[in-house]
Amino acid sequence: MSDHAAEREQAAGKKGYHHGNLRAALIAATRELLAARGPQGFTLADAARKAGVSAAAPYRHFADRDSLMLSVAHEGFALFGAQLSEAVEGNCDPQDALAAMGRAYLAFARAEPGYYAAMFAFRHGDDTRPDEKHDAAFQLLISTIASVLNARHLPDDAACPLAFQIWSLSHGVATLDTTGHLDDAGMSAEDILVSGAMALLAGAGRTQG
Amino acid sequence: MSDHAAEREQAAGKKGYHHGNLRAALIAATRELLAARGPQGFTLADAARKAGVSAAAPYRHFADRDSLMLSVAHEGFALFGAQLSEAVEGNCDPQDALAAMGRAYLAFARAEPGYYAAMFAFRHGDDTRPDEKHDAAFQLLISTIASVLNARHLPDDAACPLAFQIWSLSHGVATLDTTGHLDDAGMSAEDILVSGAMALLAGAGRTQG
DNA sequence: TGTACATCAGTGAACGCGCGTTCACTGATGTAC
DNA sequence: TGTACATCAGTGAACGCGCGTTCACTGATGTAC
Repeated sequence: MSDHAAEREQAAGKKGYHHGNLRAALIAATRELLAARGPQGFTLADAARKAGVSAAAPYRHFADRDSLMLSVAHEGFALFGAQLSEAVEGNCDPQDALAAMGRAYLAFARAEPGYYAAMFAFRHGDDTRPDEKHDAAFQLLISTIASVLNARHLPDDAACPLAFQIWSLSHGVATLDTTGHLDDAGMSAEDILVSGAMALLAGAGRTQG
Repeated sequence: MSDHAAEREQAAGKKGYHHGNLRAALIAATRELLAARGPQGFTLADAARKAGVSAAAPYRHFADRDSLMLSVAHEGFALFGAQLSEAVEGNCDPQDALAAMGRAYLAFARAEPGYYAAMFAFRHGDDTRPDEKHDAAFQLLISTIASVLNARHLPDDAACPLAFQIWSLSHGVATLDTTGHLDDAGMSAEDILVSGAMALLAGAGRTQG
């Protein structure tokens, strides 16, 4: 089936013998399952069922279960990086850019819990991990922090350690938020993250642990 | 079998028809499985196998799979709270106490990944969750932060929001650390956590997100 | 101290189930003539 | 424009497996007499 035909069928809501866009449908289904049940709770058979297809069909597009999950992680990192970049680009002031990045981080984790789960389902350094995309997002964080430090006429040596601190805070806020643990905080997860990131920036170099 | 007999058998390494301490053995096995495979990857049958017992034996001690996992979470929170308390108690200076608490948090997550996974395997507010123990640990964090603020002659209104920030940072550091994501940070996870917590304290009230 | 008995923590076989994966197949599609 | 054919994305049946849970049972243990 040509792309054209697939598009036409999709637009018309038709469903033939050929699915037309099964790869994408399986990834979408997997995202839902990962969001609902976590990395170990996801099932190839379930994903196929959600996509309205037999249990054997996924093997036309993915080598096995893990391969599907890895593809979800890859796609997740790509979208994640794009959204962080977009958030940063809209701001001239580097501090605003960093705040926007924090909000984008949290928004992604909330809107795409399936992608987010897949992205962290692999140990760092695994052969199978989508490291480049992950590193790109992290480099963007470092450079944004460096911009803030430069704007304040501070040396940007601290950018890397700060990046790990702000990332840790972001990841902690995102995971606690999606499991309901911040419900009684009295302030929004966004505020916890953004004001925390600003405090980390302000406190950098001044205190010693 | 009396406790006495159980102890004797355990000490002698004997294994009779009766296990003697199966409940504890199952919880230990579950901790290992949770650490290795995550909340959804754990299997009752596997836990029984690890404990050297038939697949039906666990039902003498736990109603079902979930009940066993919940017991692990309960025990985890108890040990966690005890270790945090112990860390705090050894310090007169409230700032030292907070730093020690941070290190104890990380040490627990590292030494007891199974307990830690079980503790966060339930959504906050679930009927089944071990909330009291969790709340006790969190109250200890709040009061320790309040002590630091008082010692600095600052109002302790900020203690609660700060507690959520420091907890988020701690949870983020702990989970990123155990998945290898902080391996290239150039500083230890302890330093990321403790210096970050100090920066959050220092920056509190001064910055607005 | 010895014996009969109640208790109950374990066994092992069985159940129904859903999983991941394979296989030969089928039928919709695109294309060469 | 029409037809024959190659392609390949899907089917559905089958496999071996391990799971959670139940059940009637058994045998080690503690205790009452």
